[in-house]
Amino acid sequence: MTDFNDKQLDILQAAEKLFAEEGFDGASIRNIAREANVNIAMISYYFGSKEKLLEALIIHRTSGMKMQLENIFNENLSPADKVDRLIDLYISRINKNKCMYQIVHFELSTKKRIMDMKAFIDIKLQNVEAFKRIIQEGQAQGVFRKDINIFLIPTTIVGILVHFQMNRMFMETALQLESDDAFEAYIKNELTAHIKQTIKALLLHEN
Amino acid sequence: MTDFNDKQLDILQAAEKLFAEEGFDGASIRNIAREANVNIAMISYYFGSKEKLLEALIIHRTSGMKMQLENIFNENLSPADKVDRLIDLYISRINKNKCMYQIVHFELSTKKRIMDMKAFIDIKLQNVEAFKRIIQEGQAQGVFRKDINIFLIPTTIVGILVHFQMNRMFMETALQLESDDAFEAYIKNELTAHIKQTIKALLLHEN
DNA sequence: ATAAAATTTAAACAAACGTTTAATTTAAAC
DNA sequence: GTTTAAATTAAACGTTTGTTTAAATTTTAT
Repeated sequence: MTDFNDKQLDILQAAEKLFAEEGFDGASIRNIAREANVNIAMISYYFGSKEKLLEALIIHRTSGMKMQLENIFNENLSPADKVDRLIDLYISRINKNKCMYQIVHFELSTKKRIMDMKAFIDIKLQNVEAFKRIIQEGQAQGVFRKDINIFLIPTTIVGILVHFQMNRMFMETALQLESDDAFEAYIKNELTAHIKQTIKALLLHEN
Repeated sequence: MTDFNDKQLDILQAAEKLFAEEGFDGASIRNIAREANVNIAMISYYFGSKEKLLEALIIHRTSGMKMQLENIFNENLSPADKVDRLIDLYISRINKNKCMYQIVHFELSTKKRIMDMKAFIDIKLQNVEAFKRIIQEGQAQGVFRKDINIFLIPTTIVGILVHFQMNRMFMETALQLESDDAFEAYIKNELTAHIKQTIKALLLHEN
């Protein structure tokens, strides 16, 4: 959307890193400026304030999601395959932007609503809507159960993935994942398979 | 464990509230002291530092979990019923201590490991172990599938619940839950039912 | 080449931070 | 009742915070 120059992109990248590592309050403008190799005042100059910097970061990172959702829905696939594709999209998006998701999920949880999260909430509503359409499609075809809470399906997918990433230290210890690659690989293989298996079991299971 | 006097309990309660509302960095010693109606210096006097205050809070809130897990395992129930009981225990514990969980899940996610989370990691390992024993019991009896990732079952349960609570604002909007009671009721009814249904479907589903 | 606008800088700002100090009050012990 | 220890206080400590300023530099336009 809004295009940024190189220096602005440097600032956004540094902010993403430090916000995720130390939290919004924990990260200081001075550290962000040093990480981005710019003067302290440049952040106020370009973004206005620390809060507006976070806002710009989130909008920058969430743009484009809506289009990808539309693409999946319009593909010529069975509902079950569309669900698979949707799960893959979720995981790759969240994995790609894990820093930003970490920031947002924390900021959303605090009571002092430091910013207007409308852009992010819109994305989430679109996700729910995409799932609703696909699952109802499958229900109409008789391949999906009908006694399920569709709204909670995205919550389930994102909840498992985000919780796994948020507890990285514990997971690494318990699963003996001793490198970044091993951790990434576990998400890409075992965790993704588990999520797909879980959602499929829920949608297809018959008593 | 360690017993606290009334003033210390006031401080712990105020700290829990403000840490959860504003994050560890966002909450200030001065605000905590005002909330607890004590002098600023009393916090250093009793707990030593802000970090040690958080540490004391977590140990205070997690004590007793291990015993409850043992009780469930030793009850005379079917594996499926034990899983149900375990899910109920999870949800009630996390619901009861939602502030503390919110704090911990954020602190665990930051890279600057500000404190020794050993007490909390131990609890999590015990949870995993409890599930492993119960599910393997069910597998031995032939009532549970064997091609599942047992380690990820607690992750799934806690992930769904924590993610729901962390995104309270979004959930309230999307589900039109317009009061605290309505939100609590949704967790107690719909969300709990969804989690149980999901785990059961995963454990029992046959292709 | 010159004027105007945009960028970049070091320095300063007031405010808030966690913690400590030293003095005072309260409680306990003998 | 006196002494000793614990609890409590207001004030000050030195840092760090986000933001602003005003001057210097670079870029752009004419």
